[in-house]
Amino acid sequence: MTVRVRFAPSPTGYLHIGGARTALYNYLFAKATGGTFVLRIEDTDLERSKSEYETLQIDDLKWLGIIHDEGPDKPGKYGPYRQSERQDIYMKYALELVNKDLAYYDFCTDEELEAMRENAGKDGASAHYEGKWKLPEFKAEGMARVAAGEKAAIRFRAPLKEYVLNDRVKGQVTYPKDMVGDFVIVRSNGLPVYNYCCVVDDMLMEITHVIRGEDHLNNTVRQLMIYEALNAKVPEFAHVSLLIGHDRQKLSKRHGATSVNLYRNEHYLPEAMCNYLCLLGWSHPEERDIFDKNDLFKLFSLDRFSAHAAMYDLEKLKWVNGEHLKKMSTTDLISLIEKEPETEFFRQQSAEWKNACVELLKKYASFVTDFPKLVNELILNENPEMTDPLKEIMSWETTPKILNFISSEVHKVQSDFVTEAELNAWMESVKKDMAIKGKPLFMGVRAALTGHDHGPDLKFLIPLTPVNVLKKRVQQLSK
RNA sequence: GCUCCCAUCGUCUAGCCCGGUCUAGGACAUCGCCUUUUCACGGCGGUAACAGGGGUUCGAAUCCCCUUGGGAGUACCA
Repeated sequence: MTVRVRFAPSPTGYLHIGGARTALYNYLFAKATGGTFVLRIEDTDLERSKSEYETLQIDDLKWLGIIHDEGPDKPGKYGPYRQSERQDIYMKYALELVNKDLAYYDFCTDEELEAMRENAGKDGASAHYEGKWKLPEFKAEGMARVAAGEKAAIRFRAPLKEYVLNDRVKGQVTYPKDMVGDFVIVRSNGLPVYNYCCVVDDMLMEITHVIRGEDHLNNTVRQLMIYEALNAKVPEFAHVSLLIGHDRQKLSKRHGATSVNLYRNEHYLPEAMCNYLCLLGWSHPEERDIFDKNDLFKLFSLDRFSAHAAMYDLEKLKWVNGEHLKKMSTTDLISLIEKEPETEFFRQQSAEWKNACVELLKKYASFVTDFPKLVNELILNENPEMTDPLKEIMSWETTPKILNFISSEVHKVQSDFVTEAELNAWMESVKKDMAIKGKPLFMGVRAALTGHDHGPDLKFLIPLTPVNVLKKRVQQLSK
């Protein structure tokens, strides 16, 4: 059996972190099994669905490297891939269900339904739909009224029996026999409803494994009923636990950055994003934390999901991003940095300079965007801020002497950059001529040259710093 | 309310299915130490968890039940 999986987003907003994670799991499972990954757009909610969101979501998936084999933009033999374009199909099967008396027309108004709901539970009244159209004696009337052109919803007759699901994540799930009542599968406006479309599509698209969020676990009983009524093979299900925020509530907009495009705009590495997302609720068989998709293609499986919700944690994502950054080749990293805004200076430098700079700074960077920041702060900053630790160093009696000496030396330099040898010579002079050593020596020189009390090794940092910047700094600090 | 699902360090998790090897392992964060003629970088180490209560068993993080807590669903949303 060839695996066919799908990701079925609603185009009602940007691609959400949680959606990206389920998409990723589906994609990885397809890749790991040599299967097919289908993208289906669930746009039956006409009011909320917008076609621009469809494009945006597909873009974000592409950015993450989650590539579908079939979808609205990649037609295959199972199309169309937008539910809004599958009207006729849904109606065909719905009518079949009505004809077999597995579903019936329902003419109840919203008010009537509302009244029923309010009454539910009182005096032993059922919590489920108990409208008269459920009754066999109204069947013929219903058919006739619809034939005459009247509008009606189609309601599915929920069998009164227990259903059991063997979920790949949750294990055996038992749905008691009266868990759900008759439910609408086609609205009176003619549009079919999610739980129904989903089954028709999964059946017709020959989906073998449904990997989706746990929020669908309770829905599944309805879908099981429809599979049965349609005489379709039930796929395997894997209900992945949800992502939660710091308050342990389902991850949503109020938790901050929950849309993929936000991370994309901040130039997070897509590989790192996938790595981190994969780790939330799934574990590597060798307990590794850092991996890429190629590793996953070999060993991703449905057996390593955790059953409980996972908290989305920016700290660890930051670390994962940093690790992927360090794994990249210097060349690749340089080209990414050059795409960042405010990197004119960086771009103008020699290849040797860029290499040395990236090698030095990547120890301090977690994100690509950190590089311009670090260059500005560590290399190009002409006006050191008088922080308390810096004041402290400046107050030592040795520091003004060092500053004075360094200042005059810097001003003698003719070239654009100081060499490591020149820097060493200055250090030697301070040490010998002024008899300053140890902490006062190093901190004094560091303060004089960088205006900072900490940072990368001076012998690497100073040769990367333009001499004219050095001149301005010593001038500032000498005031 | 009803129904379903879940419960290991602050966080992500391994272990659980197939009880003993678990004085519960790893990672992030945090703290400390070492190194560096300095601070960072790096290296090393520490703190920190089986929700509670009952069973079953010679033995339970692992199996069963209850309680508590959390989450989800209960629509002519998806």
